[in-house]
Amino acid sequence: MRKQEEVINAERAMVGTNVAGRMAGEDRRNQIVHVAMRLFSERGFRGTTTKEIARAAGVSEAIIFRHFATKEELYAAILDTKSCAGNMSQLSEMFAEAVKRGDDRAVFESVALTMLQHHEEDEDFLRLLLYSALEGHELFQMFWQRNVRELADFLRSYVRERQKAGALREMEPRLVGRAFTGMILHQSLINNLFDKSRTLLDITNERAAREFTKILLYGTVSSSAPEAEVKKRNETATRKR
Amino acid sequence: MRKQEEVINAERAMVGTNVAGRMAGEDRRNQIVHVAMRLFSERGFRGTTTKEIARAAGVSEAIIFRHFATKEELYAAILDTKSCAGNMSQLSEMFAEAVKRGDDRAVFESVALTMLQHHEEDEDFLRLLLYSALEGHELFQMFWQRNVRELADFLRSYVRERQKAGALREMEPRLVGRAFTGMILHQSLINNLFDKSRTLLDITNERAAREFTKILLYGTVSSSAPEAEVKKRNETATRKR
DNA sequence: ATGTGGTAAGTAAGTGCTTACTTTTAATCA
DNA sequence: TGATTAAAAGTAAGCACTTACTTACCACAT
Repeated sequence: MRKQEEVINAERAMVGTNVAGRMAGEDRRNQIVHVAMRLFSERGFRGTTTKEIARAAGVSEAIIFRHFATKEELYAAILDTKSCAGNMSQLSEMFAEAVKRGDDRAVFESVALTMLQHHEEDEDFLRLLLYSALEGHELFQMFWQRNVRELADFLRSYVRERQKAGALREMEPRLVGRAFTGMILHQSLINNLFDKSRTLLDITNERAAREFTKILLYGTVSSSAPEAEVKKRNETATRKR
Repeated sequence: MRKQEEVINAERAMVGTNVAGRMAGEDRRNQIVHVAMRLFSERGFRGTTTKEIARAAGVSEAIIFRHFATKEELYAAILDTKSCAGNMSQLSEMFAEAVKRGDDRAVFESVALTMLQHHEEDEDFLRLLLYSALEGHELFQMFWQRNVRELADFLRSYVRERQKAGALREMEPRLVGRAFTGMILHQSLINNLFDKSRTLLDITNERAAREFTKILLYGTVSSSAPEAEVKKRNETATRKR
């Protein structure tokens, strides 16, 4: 009975998004949130009208206010949808093996690639983040917390751990993480916002991840650590003398 | 006559911003642009109303439309004011000595510090840049061109030059510059936008510039180059063996 | 008296949000 | 099974207010 209902609703939802028939409440609600997400990311909160959202969702404006008391509430509802998909809390699990091995290159490269791909696949994400920051929405705090802060914390603790093990140079771990995040974010901004048209002519995510990791690792690997990269470098240097 | 006029106008401008007396046309125009710049940076183009600008400038809304045909035109007028102050075209001159010496550390550190300070002093700059990018204003193209692209070009050509001299590792110069710009931009974004409240508890611009430069240089210095840092690193490594 | 800097009071076209009303759906019960 | 019914999904039209932009008129220094 319960299951039947859900199946029917799901079917209706699939039809509804195209044909704009009548939908079960929750499906319609979901659809509205998704439409709103797209529009808010394109034009910001202030720049998007409830009328536009309604038209894009294929319903009258009034039903938006049946599902959400205010425009703000609709905006806030985005977070529940978005934070699940974009959540980085599984980070430490995703890269657990690399972390365990202490394979710095693999760790940083995976992190970079994951972020770059995430920013590329979810076109709305960066725009929503920036708009909410600029418009001073409380939403931003949670966006930042759940998607950036966690990454920063992960990187910081990882760097600190590896420093203790003598593998990384003694530098402020926060700044190391911030530098790396900065490289990645900047690359994403250029590809997905600032210079969108020439994305394909540019550097692939894989290459960017590799090169950024190289810069960071060359820049932070402890000279006393038995890392392959350091060994190689030292050998070269010694030979040159 | 010409000079007298300008002095009088300047006086009027200073009074006018406070007392809202009658101003010479050009002064009023300037004042409006400055007020608009602040408001546009705070709330974006769409989020700022001409009424607000008028009230903040201490005049009626109509006189804004006497000076500027449309709101867009007022927005565009910001560029003339802004691009002069924020222009980075003098970059190569500013750091000419360091460039000539081939003092990579000094070059990158100066660039970083200059950018960080610029972003801190000119609070409107980053916000205007991001808003114009998100809102898809043509303005953004010029903003980007004059303030970021030039820096990127400078860094790229500098890196390429130094690579030819054998001082820097063989890496895509574009990516090296992008990585560095990314670190700096990210730091500025955190300090001036994302986490504004705790700016003072954070890292100073000087320190950030130093550390970022360290990461980049360690990460890009050619192992065959007779750089002080490399020497030091190699000595340490050799000793450890 | 004339051009310039200025205003008060508009305009039509939105803005978020509400009201008063109609249709569809799904459970209930004769 | 099929009619009944209450809730939920939907709409058209309009609310008070705001938007960018205009018009018609004024004060005053030269």
